[in-house]
Amino acid sequence: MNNLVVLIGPTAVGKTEVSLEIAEHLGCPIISSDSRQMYRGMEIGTAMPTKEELARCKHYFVGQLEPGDYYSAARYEQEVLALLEEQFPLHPTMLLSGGSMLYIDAVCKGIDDIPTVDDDTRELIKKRYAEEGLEKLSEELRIIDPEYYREADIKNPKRVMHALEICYMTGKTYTSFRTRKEKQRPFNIIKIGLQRNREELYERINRRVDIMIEQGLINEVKKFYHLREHNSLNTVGYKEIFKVLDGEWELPFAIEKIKQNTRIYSRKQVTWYRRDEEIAWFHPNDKEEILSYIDKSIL
RNA sequence: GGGCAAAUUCCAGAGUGGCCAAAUGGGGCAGACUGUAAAUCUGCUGGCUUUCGCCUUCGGUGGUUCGAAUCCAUCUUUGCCCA
Repeated sequence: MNNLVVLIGPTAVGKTEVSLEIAEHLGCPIISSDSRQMYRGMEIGTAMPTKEELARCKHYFVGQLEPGDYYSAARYEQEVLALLEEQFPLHPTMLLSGGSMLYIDAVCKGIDDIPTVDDDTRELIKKRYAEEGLEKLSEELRIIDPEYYREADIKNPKRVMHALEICYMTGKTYTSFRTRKEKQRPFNIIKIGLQRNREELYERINRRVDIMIEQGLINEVKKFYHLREHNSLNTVGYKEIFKVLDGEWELPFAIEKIKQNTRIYSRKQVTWYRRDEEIAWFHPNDKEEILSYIDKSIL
């Protein structure tokens, strides 16, 4: 049987190094599962693997998108599944590694087949949100799709807008597309979680941010200044430096904010992990244990 | 040495006699999450308690008052001004 080893863990925990060790041990490529490392040119700010690290084994989904490209978890699911199908004959055990949990869940559990919203609908809803406000939109959702309204996060503009987009575009309720059923995969999934105690993780985060600045994060961010409205640049490390470039923040303050927002991000990742019972947890230094756990879990 | 101003819950900062465990913001903590997710959103944030409620808190002490973070006296500290 084929296996997919899934390596997860909060940002800065040390996934890259462990992922390389595992890939080398298994002799397989690495499928990255990081929603921001997918974009070209964001090497420093997203702590993308270095040239040397990338040379150690083949990486997929790293630096292949332009910041303005549309992407989604559903697309990721399809592309990864296609890649796995292609790779399994050569590598019966593959490795997926990253911190973007929605993407990982899309691969491991599937995501409903909901149509991609066209630009016109998106613009229309966006405009209505700006002009009429969230209340109006959620009230409309209550009438069009009462079932979703009941369980939806009605205070979250993104959720309300997307549901309406789907209703408008398809003429059907958003609910009708949401089965939320977990898909079965034709391969064995082995989830490895990397964790450090909070103090240790925070120290690494803080240090990593300082290093990013030394490496020239500010110049990297400058390259993207004209693309700042894209979601791909609504990213920790970039949004704060944009404020510096705008003259709104002093650099030292922005650096502190980057550290703080990274810490918050790491915690949100951990929140997501907590409900996933399938994860086997290890300290990143325990490489031997990780590898032997993988070996004995492979089917 | 004299004068003035200020001391509030983790921080900043409202509150000027009861509606105050105390606005708001920040920070912290917890959570949600199916279409750009490093995004977006939510809740909690003195202690005990399931709720009711009880207890301790607004620099210290002592008063006034049925009742004080709020008024008075005094002490301490800080800032500013005059020497």
